[in-house]
Amino acid sequence: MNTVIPIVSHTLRAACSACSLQELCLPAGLAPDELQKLDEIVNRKRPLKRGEYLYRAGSALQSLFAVRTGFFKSCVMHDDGREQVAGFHMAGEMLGMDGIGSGNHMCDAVSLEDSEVCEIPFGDLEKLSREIPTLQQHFHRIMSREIARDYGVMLLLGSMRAEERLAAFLLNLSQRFAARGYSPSRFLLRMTRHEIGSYLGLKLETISRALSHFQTEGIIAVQNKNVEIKDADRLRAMVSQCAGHPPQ
Amino acid sequence: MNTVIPIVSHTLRAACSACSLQELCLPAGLAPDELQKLDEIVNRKRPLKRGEYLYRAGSALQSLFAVRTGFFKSCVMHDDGREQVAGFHMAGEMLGMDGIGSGNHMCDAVSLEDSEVCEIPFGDLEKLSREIPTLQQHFHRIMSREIARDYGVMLLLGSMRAEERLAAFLLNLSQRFAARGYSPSRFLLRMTRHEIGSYLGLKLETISRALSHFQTEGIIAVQNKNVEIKDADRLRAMVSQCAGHPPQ
DNA sequence: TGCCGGCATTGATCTATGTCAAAACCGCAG
DNA sequence: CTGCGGTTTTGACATAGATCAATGCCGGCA
Repeated sequence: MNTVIPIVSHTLRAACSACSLQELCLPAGLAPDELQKLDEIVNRKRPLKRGEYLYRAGSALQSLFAVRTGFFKSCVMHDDGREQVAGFHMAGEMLGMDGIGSGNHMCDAVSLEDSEVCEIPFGDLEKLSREIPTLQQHFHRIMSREIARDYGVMLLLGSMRAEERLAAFLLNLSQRFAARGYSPSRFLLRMTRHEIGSYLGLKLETISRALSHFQTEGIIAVQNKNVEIKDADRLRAMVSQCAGHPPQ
Repeated sequence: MNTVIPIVSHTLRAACSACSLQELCLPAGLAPDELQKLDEIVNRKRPLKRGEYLYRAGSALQSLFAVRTGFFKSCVMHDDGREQVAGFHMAGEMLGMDGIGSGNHMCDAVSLEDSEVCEIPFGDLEKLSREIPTLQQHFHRIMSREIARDYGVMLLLGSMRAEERLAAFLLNLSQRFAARGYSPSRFLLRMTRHEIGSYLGLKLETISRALSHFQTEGIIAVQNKNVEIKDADRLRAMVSQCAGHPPQ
């Protein structure tokens, strides 16, 4: 109840209460005193270099993670080594929720650029969310949104053709960058064509061809990892109004 | 706090405390007194006939539902009318968790045979799970398992070929029937070939052909909706050890 | 009992996307 | 600045699965 401000390492780098991602991340909607309680359980971890694993499939789940800066992919591995990218995660998004059920992470989380994360010990989070209804509700919303996102990916993988998938993907990135205050029309693809392909259930050559095609159509401009969306409406049209283009 | 036992309709049909699905469903792990508190918030709803909607995409989420008897599909709709089956749900499984984030259901839930469900008002569930840590933990596990399942479906849709997908699907059903005390090797496909195809990202003809092929190989016997798995090991082999059969 | 409409099977053919291969490019390390 | 490995692009070709079409089956209803 008293407002001691702990002078420990994790407050040296921006605490939740000082974090610009507050509104997107777990703290959304918390009152100042609640925020402080959350701050007390969250640890800032050392930065990860590009290519480092945040966790690996099979390892015990102790904590969830929120991306503070940088970019991650999570990927599920098949027995035979085939890998499927299940998601890309940017600042303010949470990772690890797939592992709560079994107590073990079910996928690898890999940073695609130098990144920082906040670690949220899951037991503490459950305890705190019993005390703070707003936190509880928000955590439930976050998990639910992950499920909703997954349903969207199923729709994409199950019933859209290559170019529609890519259009949906670009629009999704655009929107997420916009929500973070970045340009919705110019951004960097942090992942390789291979990783995009894996996420979209396509081969890298198909991604490359589709990007080239969008470019010749004047819908986007691509150079390497740089993308500029020149005609978002046409992208949107590709995704939704595909009557006449029968799904494969 | 007092233990009034409400003599209302929902206690007339088996309460959670008397339900055979206790161990699979939300009550798993609760102490008797906790179970009773849960009972007090759960409503048994009138039975649904085959083809009835439990809820529709876009409608406000008030409650989650647990399947008591019967079988459901949930399907996401595309603007242009294409539909994608996102999951099949059998006794003891929960529906509706995709709608918590936005407050609205994001998919339709349709019964595939005459069914009964328990309704769990979501606000009450959140409140009660603040009081009963076991319930809270179990609810988190249930949501997490849904996410994990979704990742599995992505793997399936993104990197498996038609017959592998179907093999994985049959094994999954088999296992879920087994967990409910039914035969893992003989069961009824409650859904049409079209719905299986939608779930697996394939056309109904492909499902039909694959089933026929499995049959001629002696892996299964199918007659209409009746399936008998004759060689589960070969099904398993199809799913995991597919080196040499490059993914499409 | 017989009829009807949805469901399923099967065959012939088409096509989107995968596969293979070669060349160009890019950024990093020396 | 140069060389090298990994990435990307592009082309030619192959194929899994879609599409189209015809027939058969089954279960519900009169």
